[in-house]
Amino acid sequence: MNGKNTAVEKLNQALQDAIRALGVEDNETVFEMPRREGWGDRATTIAMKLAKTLKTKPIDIAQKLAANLNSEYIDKIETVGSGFVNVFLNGKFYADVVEDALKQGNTYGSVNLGNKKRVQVEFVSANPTGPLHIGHGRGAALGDSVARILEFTGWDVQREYYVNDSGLQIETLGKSTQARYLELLGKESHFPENGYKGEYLYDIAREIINLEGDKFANVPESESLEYFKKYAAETIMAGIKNDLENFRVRFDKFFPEGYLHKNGLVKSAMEDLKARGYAYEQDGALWFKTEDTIGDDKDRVLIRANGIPTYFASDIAYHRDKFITRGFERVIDVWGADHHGYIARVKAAIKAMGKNPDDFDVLLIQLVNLIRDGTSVNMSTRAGEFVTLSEVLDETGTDAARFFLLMRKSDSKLDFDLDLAKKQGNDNPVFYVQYAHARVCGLVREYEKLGKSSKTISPSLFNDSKEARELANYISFFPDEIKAASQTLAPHLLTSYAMSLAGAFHSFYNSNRIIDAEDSQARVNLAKAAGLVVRECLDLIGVNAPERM
RNA sequence: GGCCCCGUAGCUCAGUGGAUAGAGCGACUGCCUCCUAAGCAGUAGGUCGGGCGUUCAAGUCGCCCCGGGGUCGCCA
Repeated sequence: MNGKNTAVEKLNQALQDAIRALGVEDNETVFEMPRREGWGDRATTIAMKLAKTLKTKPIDIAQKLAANLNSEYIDKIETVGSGFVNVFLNGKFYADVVEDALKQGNTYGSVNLGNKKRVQVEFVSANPTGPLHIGHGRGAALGDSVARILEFTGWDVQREYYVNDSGLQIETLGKSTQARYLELLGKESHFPENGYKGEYLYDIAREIINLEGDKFANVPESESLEYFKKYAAETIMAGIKNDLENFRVRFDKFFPEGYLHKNGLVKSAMEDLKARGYAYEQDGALWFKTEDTIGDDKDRVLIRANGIPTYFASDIAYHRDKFITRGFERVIDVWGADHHGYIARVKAAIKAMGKNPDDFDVLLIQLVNLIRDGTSVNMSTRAGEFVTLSEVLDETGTDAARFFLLMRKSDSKLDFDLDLAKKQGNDNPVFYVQYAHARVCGLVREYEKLGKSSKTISPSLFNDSKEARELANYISFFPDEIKAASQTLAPHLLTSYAMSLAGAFHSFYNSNRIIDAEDSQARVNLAKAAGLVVRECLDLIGVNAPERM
């Protein structure tokens, strides 16, 4: 996408050339960031990794590698320990890094990994039986951010929400709403055993009374049930869409489960499985045959004895539609971790339909534990007691909520400290990062008032200021961070990187004069590049980068 | 019982086989005559749950054990 001509790319190229000179094929290895001061600006452990294949002592390989490594950017190379190669770079490298970043602007860091291949990310997909809670928010933040990262790294991304608009739960929703309606009118009501107890159904029932009066109180319940189902589901879905918009999460498509049934897609998916020998009838039901596929340990029912398809059957039809009808080359689903046992089943089904299960990724999200005043807020969806996403957004704002929900890897539990998220101080990581951006904008505003605009970046800055060098080094590793985040589908790498980068900027800011320094051009340009990368990083996790705070 | 996740500083967690294990919060000490102190600098705090193994190298990989959570439906 960007060609091989940035300073970082040239340096990595020099490393790969040096490795090839040892007689080893390599187009992958790149330099790493050393963990400690004194170990240089870049390091590689490749000598130790090659020891076995080359049948040579690591330190000898390291020395040969060092001798082969040629670049205008290298000041000095040290081979230490059992075979580490530490590279010390000159100021020109960092001057070029800053120049590259400024030149590339908001495409800096966008490596092409996807080759415009079509990938679908399906996320949230909450049933329209109640408002989104904070757990859905985590799925929304994750799916949206993964989609943004994939787009940034060259994939053609489609974002989809699967709407479970048919089946038992909508039946229960309709009955629950109907019961609340009758209850509010003082009539006899039958609240279903596993009904939805949330307060929101009273609100919806009240709306229905305002719109339709008591006209459903005098007809048989079975006759009006359809209306309650439809009204409640549509109202709740509208609320969900509204929440998602406030959360800055966009979907390309809302895919209704009902579409699969209406168009006979479940039926044809079942026929296809039968034809391929992956489905059989027994005890009056249709079963999925798991043997010969992967992962799952037993056969599963597709069509119940009563003729109603299971959720699994719909899901097979749905994923068949994704992979075959719509032709996505890769599909990523975001699920709650409680569905983990379901992965093997769906993978098996994907294999059974003739597609490669490796093209299907599931990102599991663990629970969110809301913390207030140092203790966790109890939630129970069944009892209808949960903290909704919109309540959290009202309290913390979208930026803080998104940032907090992406601070941990999705597969582990997350403590969300509401008090911390609301704080406007350096202890709140969101503000810390955003403030770095606002500071850069402030500097640039001041600098432009002085009417200076030279693009010169003097390399000596990076020798004179340790903080400038460190900040530029973080900037230089941004493309690697992006690559890692894209390959592992892990936005939390970017929240963590953003905090480090912001930290490096604040240190630089506090220990260096910038706009009134002698080499102010170089300093302002470095600050600009840092601000640019902060903004890109925040954008990829869906958080705003304010120009003033 | 099978499968999955987790166990790292007082708390919450980073750490895709590499060097002397890091960050944030909390605690303590300094820093605004100066581009935004919503900031910076520093101090203290660790048998990486335990054991055995693989490896030149293990917080990271394998096996066993301990502790916490999840999941094992003709529910979704």
